[in-house]
Amino acid sequence: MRGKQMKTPTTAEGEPEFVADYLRYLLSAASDGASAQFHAKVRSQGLRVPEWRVLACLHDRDGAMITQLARIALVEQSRLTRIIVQMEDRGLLRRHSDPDDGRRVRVFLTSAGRALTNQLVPQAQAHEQALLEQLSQPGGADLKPMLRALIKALEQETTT
Amino acid sequence: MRGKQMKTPTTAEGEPEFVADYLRYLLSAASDGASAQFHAKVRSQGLRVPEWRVLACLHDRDGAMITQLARIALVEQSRLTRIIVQMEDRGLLRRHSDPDDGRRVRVFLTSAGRALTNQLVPQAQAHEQALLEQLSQPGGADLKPMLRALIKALEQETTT
DNA sequence: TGAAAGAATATGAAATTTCATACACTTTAC
DNA sequence: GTAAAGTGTATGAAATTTCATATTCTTTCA
Repeated sequence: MRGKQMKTPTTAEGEPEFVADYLRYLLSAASDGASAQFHAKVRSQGLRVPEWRVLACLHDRDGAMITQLARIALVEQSRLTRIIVQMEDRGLLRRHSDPDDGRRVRVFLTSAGRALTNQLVPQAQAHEQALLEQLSQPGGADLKPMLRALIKALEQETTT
Repeated sequence: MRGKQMKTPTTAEGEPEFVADYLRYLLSAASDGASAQFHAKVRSQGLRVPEWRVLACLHDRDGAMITQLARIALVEQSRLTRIIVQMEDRGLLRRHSDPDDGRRVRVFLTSAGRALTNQLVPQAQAHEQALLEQLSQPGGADLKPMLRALIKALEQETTT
């Protein structure tokens, strides 16, 4: 009963450790860790993280409405509204109310916004590439499909 | 040249979509999605998310110092200090300065705090179990090892 | 048609977060 | 032993975020 025993580390009180192997912790830690470097680069270009996310969303869907952007960028709506206003003031994007539905506000990149976006997206892709290469050792190639599966399962759960 | 073509969806302008398959986006979305339900439960018990994280960390390491807690709970130090003060005011934990090193502040659960923690941790574990079962279909069993590998790679990168 | 219900966005006010830096204690290196 | 450098925590002040709700349109449906 004295050999190496690397299973289920325990706390000082002898209870099993919880956090270190908890799925949500792993997800948060991986997400934060994977973002740290790139987010630093984003900030160094004068953007906050949610602003970068908005640009990335608009890269894919210029003219998206506030609510869509909030959902995709994982930002609460009223917060996003204020972020969008700030970005409009800085000349990165413009708001137009949707001619077909006056409640909706559609957001479009300006040319300055598009220029910045076109500069950042390739940086993001390069960074992603670097991350993926670090993961290529084990079965890291499956990480993305697995995350997609989790996200999908969670979406359906909500709907169901 | 007309068949189904599900590869690389493109934006209205014909550029390839970026966000939907971007690793950091998948990580954030998975993390947020996986947390939504449980975080609602946490809030319904009168705690904010970082407060729950602190309790979970203390479950594993009662007496941890502020800096350790900040790192594990993924919260910035000055913010955590204020959160800890609030939790102390609510009687969930106590601060004691470390007798061996007067700079350090060690944080301990009170019995009330421990009671709440002992109530939440099993809920978290049950929730995790439910998540993992949803994932058991594909190779979901590998998700956690893969995240651990990513986190480890990122930590070493910083050190190197 | 027109009232009620529903959606999308905006906003006030309180609370929290951030950033830089102060403060207190410890370690290092002369 | 002591000045300098380093660590760990706290805090002021500005900025941001949150929460509830107002506002403005649109859809439903009696």
